[in-house]
Amino acid sequence: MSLDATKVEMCTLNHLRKVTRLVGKINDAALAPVELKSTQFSLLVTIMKCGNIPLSRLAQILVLERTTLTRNLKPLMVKGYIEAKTEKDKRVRIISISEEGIKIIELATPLWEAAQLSLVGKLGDKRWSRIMSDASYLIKHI
Amino acid sequence: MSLDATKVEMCTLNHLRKVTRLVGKINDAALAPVELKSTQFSLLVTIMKCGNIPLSRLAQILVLERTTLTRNLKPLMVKGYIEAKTEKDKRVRIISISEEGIKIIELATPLWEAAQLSLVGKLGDKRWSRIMSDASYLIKHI
DNA sequence: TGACTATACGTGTATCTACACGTATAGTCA
DNA sequence: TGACTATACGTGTAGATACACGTATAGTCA
Repeated sequence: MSLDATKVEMCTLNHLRKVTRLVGKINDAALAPVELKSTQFSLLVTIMKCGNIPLSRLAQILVLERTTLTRNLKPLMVKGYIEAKTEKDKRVRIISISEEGIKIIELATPLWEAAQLSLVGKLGDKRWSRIMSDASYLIKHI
Repeated sequence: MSLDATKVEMCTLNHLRKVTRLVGKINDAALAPVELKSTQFSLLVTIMKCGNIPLSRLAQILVLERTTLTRNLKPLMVKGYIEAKTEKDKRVRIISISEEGIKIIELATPLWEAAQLSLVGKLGDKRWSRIMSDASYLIKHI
């Protein structure tokens, strides 16, 4: 078998990683004024949207390893943006947004929105929509 | 301004991250038999393709922070899959693949290829091509 | 030649990511 | 009720990622 580097260049994951790094960097820079990483911002918004949600369920929604989520929650917990409690089932950790969390989302949203709009503008509405729907398809069907 | 969680759900980066995590997990599993992460595999292939290449130039090609690349090279260096040297300009670190590196790529390529083909199969040729070209466009034009 | 600038790197620190493994609580059934 | 199983978590370990900062080498010019 030949070592066909050209073939590997078509690696889907490679492309995805490059794009994710690039866009991640842009969004991180946009959110720097409120001292949030892009991952933290989207995590906060998801938690707000979900209300009170068990940790495992949240990980499932985020297509994220549960153990990873536990770690990602930590800096948000330290800053007081989210809260955790348990109810009847002592195994389940219920996550929710705090007052501080809502405040920081209010501050961060316009910053995120500017970055998002700029990105969509550069890509063009059509291509951007296509990327989003293809990504959604992949998440659902793989 | 209203806290529109739905709007943030359309976050490009969120979608990209989810997809990348998902595909990354699949490729990592595929490459587990040769004890390589998907990132390491693609890094090795890129280094092989590039021949002798300065670290900074390699980072540029990979759309990767130089300091990140330094760290990503470490496990490959430890396993003896790559080599580093300096020439006239003592600042520049030239990276190249080793014999062992080529061997492991030979072992890993079919594993990667199976995962890649499976992914393309599930997505369909048309959608997959679109994803790849859109990703390439984004990398070039953003 | 000596000082200033530019270039190429590595390290400290922090976060993101996942797998292997272990613990605690809940449910089930003989 | 007691043992076995299933569920929900956290931690250890390792790698991926980036920014801030510091060091060493190369180039430039008065």
